[in-house]
Parts: sequence; structure tokens; C-alpha cells
Amino acid sequence: MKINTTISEIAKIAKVNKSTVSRALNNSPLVNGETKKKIMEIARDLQYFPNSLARGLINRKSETIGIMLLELSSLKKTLFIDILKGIESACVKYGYNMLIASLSEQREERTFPFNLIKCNRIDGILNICSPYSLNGFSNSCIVDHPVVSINGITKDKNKYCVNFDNYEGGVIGANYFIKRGHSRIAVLTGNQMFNFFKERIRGYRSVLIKNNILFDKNLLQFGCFEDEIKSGELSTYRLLDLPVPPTAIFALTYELAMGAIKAIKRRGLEIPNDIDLMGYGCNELNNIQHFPITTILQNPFALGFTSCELLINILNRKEITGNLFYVPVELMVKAMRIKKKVYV
Amino acid sequence: MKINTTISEIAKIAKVNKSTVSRALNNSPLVNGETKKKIMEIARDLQYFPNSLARGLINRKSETIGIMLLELSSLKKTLFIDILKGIESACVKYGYNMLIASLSEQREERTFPFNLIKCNRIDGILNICSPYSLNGFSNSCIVDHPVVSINGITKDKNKYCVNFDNYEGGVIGANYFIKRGHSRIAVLTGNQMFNFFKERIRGYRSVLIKNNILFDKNLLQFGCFEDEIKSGELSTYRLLDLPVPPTAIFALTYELAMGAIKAIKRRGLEIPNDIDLMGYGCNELNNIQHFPITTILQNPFALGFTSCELLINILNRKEITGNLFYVPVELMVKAMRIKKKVYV
DNA sequence: TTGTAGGCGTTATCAT
DNA sequence: ATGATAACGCCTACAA
Repeated sequence: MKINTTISEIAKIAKVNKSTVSRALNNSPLVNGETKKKIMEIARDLQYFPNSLARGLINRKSETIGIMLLELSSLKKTLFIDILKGIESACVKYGYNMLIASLSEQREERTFPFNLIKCNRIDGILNICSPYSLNGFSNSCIVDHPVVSINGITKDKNKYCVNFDNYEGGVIGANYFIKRGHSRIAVLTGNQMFNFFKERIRGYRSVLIKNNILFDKNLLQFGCFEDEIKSGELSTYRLLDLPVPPTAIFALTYELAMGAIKAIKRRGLEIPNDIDLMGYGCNELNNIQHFPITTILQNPFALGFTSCELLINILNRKEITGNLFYVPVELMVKAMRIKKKVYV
Repeated sequence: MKINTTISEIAKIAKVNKSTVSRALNNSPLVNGETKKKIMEIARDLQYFPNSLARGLINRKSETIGIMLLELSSLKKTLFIDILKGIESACVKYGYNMLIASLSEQREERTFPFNLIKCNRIDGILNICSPYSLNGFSNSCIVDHPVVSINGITKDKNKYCVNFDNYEGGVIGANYFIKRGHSRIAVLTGNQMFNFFKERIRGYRSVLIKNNILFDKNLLQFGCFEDEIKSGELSTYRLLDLPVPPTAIFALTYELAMGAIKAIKRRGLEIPNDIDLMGYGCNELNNIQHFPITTILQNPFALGFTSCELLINILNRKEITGNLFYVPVELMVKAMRIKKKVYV
């Protein structure tokens, strides 16, 4: 495996100084057109590739970011892969590379990703958290290192987090129902200790307040985590059995919505005539196209892209205002009616 | 974000030359015990981390390998994640890092991973192929670069490939049946244009020959790819309807075995009393523990680990004999009887 | 055992 | 517009 071409070799052939070669290759205006052309030609002929280690050494950066994961297995989830694709897209755009910096079980040191910064292997870290993590990354993250957390939560103004705009998702969902004339809007949620549920509900409640609708806690149903579809179904029965049942149900996950559909169907009701229903997010199979009901859509690709772009801006010392960023969600309205027979 | 400690700083504090520091940090015997101790102490206090760019520049290696994937989405599959875990394990063992070098749709240049070698960002490439690829990596791989292909096929003696030992899997499976007294052993396979099917069948047939059993082509049933379980079921019906049906069925995938179970159950037969059955590999959910029948087990973690270790050996110019390597498979015998009621 | 000097391949800062 | 020289942080002959 032969040694690579260097600027010195090119310089020798072109009969110029290597600094001229460097300038030519870096598109400096301080170089004669003819000279530049000649140099570029030689570089192409010799298949010159700049040594990124030498470059990084003098520029004090590796142009590589570390992807920090609690475990590689997270990548099995479509959500994480889509986030990763967004990250990759931003990396391609800005010429960065991606290093896997997962906290594998085999590594004793939990500071591994940060050590990678210290030894100049990576310039910064994208910390991909699980939405189901409770403490965000506060305990694992060393301040003063360039780190952006995806799905993370923090109260530290020095730590950057990018999330789906869960609050806005709650607002959009509630507003949609209100515009359709509903005032008894139920919510199917998971455990509120998870930030994203809390935020969605916060958004929903803010809309109620704005519309002078009293919050009825009977309309807020908590599902268990083990069998979300089942618990969505059971919660829906409870809602339908209320003395004054809701006219609309806002299911805060795909699975809860599936359960709700099941219950509504079993009761012989129709969506949206008898009761209106909205889902949230998409499922693992990403088959949102076939999901029959109106839904709040999240864009994991955008989440990854935005986060990565933020990190790169931080690395390039761009002015950043704020430390918490939110990726917009959108409403996907499904006009079709859901009749009982559809679900037989 | 402060500048990192360098050996020069340590040298100044320790009142020695920086080359002495370098020697001390690299465990050179050419340094006094006392001096070394002092230097190590200062290094710890100052949180010294060697600059890997400077190190790589002089050592001509980055100690990073590129993980080459056709697309990131491959990682959704448990098989690939397990391979990746094996790779990571070897990387941790040998102090290497993993760079994602996927051929994303956004990149025009298909030579991207090889360019990463040329610019010294990575030392070599682990090319993770799909078992369902037809041409291996022959068209994408530049000879004379350190590349090891996982699941790849090649006839080029200069290219390294590591695979599950599919041939041996066929041998083990057939031998197991023969030891149990079977001589009419059917095979459920997918399309033989895929190398791994071809190899498994080759192993199976070699055992028949050794045992003087004539190969009956009626006992070789091909399934279609779209609905493997269904086609496994249909193939099994065909087998059971033969004038002289087989006494054992060797299903070359998990899905084909599932279909076979279904057919056997429907016909009111029992495993292994009425007919013997063996599966191959494990399914995406990796729930092999619960898979009820005797199976040829593959170890994707070992595949990843072995491949990565091979690549690192190549990088360190170890003597390598051969270019094709096989990761052993093993037989997992399930003793329990499968009765009809189990599957109701 | 330690110090000196040179080099890895770039880029940056001088000067010309 | 170009050249000479130093510097990035580390390693390694060679000299002492």
C-alpha cells in the first residue's frame, strides 16, 4: 500500500514552493491562475488527498463528530436510524465525519466520548438520548465541552438540547379539535414523568385555558407502559363510560391511538362522527401513510439534521442564542371516515 | 474550551526534555524509574491526553476503521447490530475507533470510504455486505486497500471475506439427521442464487454422498422470497404429499421453519415423532430461546469480532494465510417434543 | 539515562 | 504572486 502524495511532491514537480501548492489547493486568491491550473492538474494526476491528520493538527480540529449512544442496540429503532440519517446529511453538507462513540458495556470509563475530544479525535459530541430517559444527560455530560443532546433535558443554560416541539404538538392537537367544535377533549397519555408526555399535556392545557375550557381531570387517562395498545383500549372504555363522555380523544402515542381505535370500533362507534380521534408520532414501521387517523407528525430526520447543524455552528464559534431548540411538528389531517367495517 | 496539555508543558514542569516525557508516557525502558513516576504524576494532574492527530501523523495511522454500509437503514436489523457489537468489541480490545463510512444517497462519490483511507482518516475498512447481495463487493472495492468484507463473496485472492460457515452448517444439519436414522431428508431453501443458500445445500449434499444416499431432487423445495413463512408451509405440503415423503425436513431459514411447523401442525403430525424438523439461524427478534425446534445457530457477534480482528491484523502487517475465513456455526438441539396442541 | 535535532504533512506568517 | 521559515504535538535516531 503505497505512500500518499504530499504537497511537497507536487511542489517539486510544479517547480514551486509547497506553500504555493497549499494556497492553490485551498482556493486562495493569492495565486496566479496559470500556476494554480498547473498545480491542480498535477494534484489530480497524482491522486492527491490532503492528509487530514496534518491538517487537523494545525487547524486544531478533526472535523469529526462523535455519535454518543447509551448502547448500539438503540439503532434498531427506526426513530434513531432516521435521526442518524439527518445527522449524516448535515455531516455531508459541512464536510464532517461521524465517529461511533457509544458507551459500550465493555468500556469501563464512562467518559470515553469526552476523552475522544481531549485527544483531538473528535471536535464535539452529539448525544442521542432516549426520549424515555429521565435525567437527560446531566450526570454524564461534562460542561465546557461542545455537546448537543438530542431528546435530552436540562436546566443548565450551558448545555444544548434539541427536541421535538412537544409543547407545540399539544397545542396544535388541541387547537385542531377546538376548531372542529369540540370542548370535551380527552387525552390518553403515558407516564407523565417522561418529559415529552408532560410537554404535550402542557400544550394541550394551555389551549384549554386560552379557550376558557375547564380542565376535567377525568378526561386525562394514564396508560401503562407494558402493553400500550391494550392500555389505550382500556382507557378509552373508561372515557366512553363517563357520565358525560368526551367528543374527542387525543392519543399521545401511536400505540395508544391504536388501542383507542380498537375500543371505539368494539363499541360500534364511528370516527369522526361519533367520536373524534387524533394520534401522535408514527410507529416503528414508519407506515404513517397507512395510519388511518389525523396525527401529529414528528420528523426525526430534521431532528438529527438540526442538532448536528447546531453542533457544527458551535464548533465554528457562531453566535448561538439560547440553549434549547425545538424541531417543529406538523398536523397530518386524514379526511376519510373510519367506519366499523374498516377494522373488521 | 481550553487548550490541551502537551508533552512540552509536562517537560517544562518536570524539568526534563520532552523526549523523556514521550518515552515515559510510552512505557519505554529507557527512562529512570523516578523520572517516569514524576512525569506520570504530572500528566495525571494536568489531565494529559495525547493528541491523536500528532501521533497519527508520525505513526502514519489513525487507529480508526471505517464501517462501510450500503445504507444506514441496514442497522435496523438485529443481525447487523450484533455484527456491529462484535466489531466494537474488537475495537475496544485493540484501541481502535469506528468511523461511519456509509454510502449515503447524498454522496455522489461511491469511493467515499476509500478516500477516507487516502486522506488518513481511517486505516482500513470493514465492509458490511448484505447476505442477499449477489456480486459481493467486487465492483466497489479497490484492491490494494485494507478492506475486509463481512458476508461478502469474492474470487479475488487479494480480497478478504469473512462469512458464517454455511457449508459446515449444511454438513452439521444433515449429519444430525443421519445420526438420528433418517435417510430421506428434505431441504426447504430460498433462491439458490444467494450464496449462503448454495453453500448450505452444498454441505448437505456432501453428507449425502459420504453416506451413500442418492440425492432426490424432489426433496429440494424452493420457496419464494416475498412470503417466506407461507412458502415454507406450501413447500412442506408438497413434501408431505410425495409418494414417499421425507422423514426429516431441513429448513434453511427461520421463516421457512415457521412455515413448516404450521404445515406439519395442520396435517396433524407431530415433531419429531412423525417428522423431524430443523431450522437455521435466528429471527430478527433474536428469540431463539423460544424457538421450539433444533436449529443451526449463527453468531453475528463473533462474525463482527473476527472480521475486525482480521482487519486489525492486516493493518499491523501480521502474516495472514488465506483470504476467506469462516465463523463456525453450532447445533442447538431442542429435545422437547412438539405436539399439535402446543401450536393451537 | 537523558538531551538534541529532525521530521511527519499541513498551514500561517513573515519577507521578497 | 511566490518563497522561506516556523509551527502544530508527537516520536525517534543519534549524540552525549
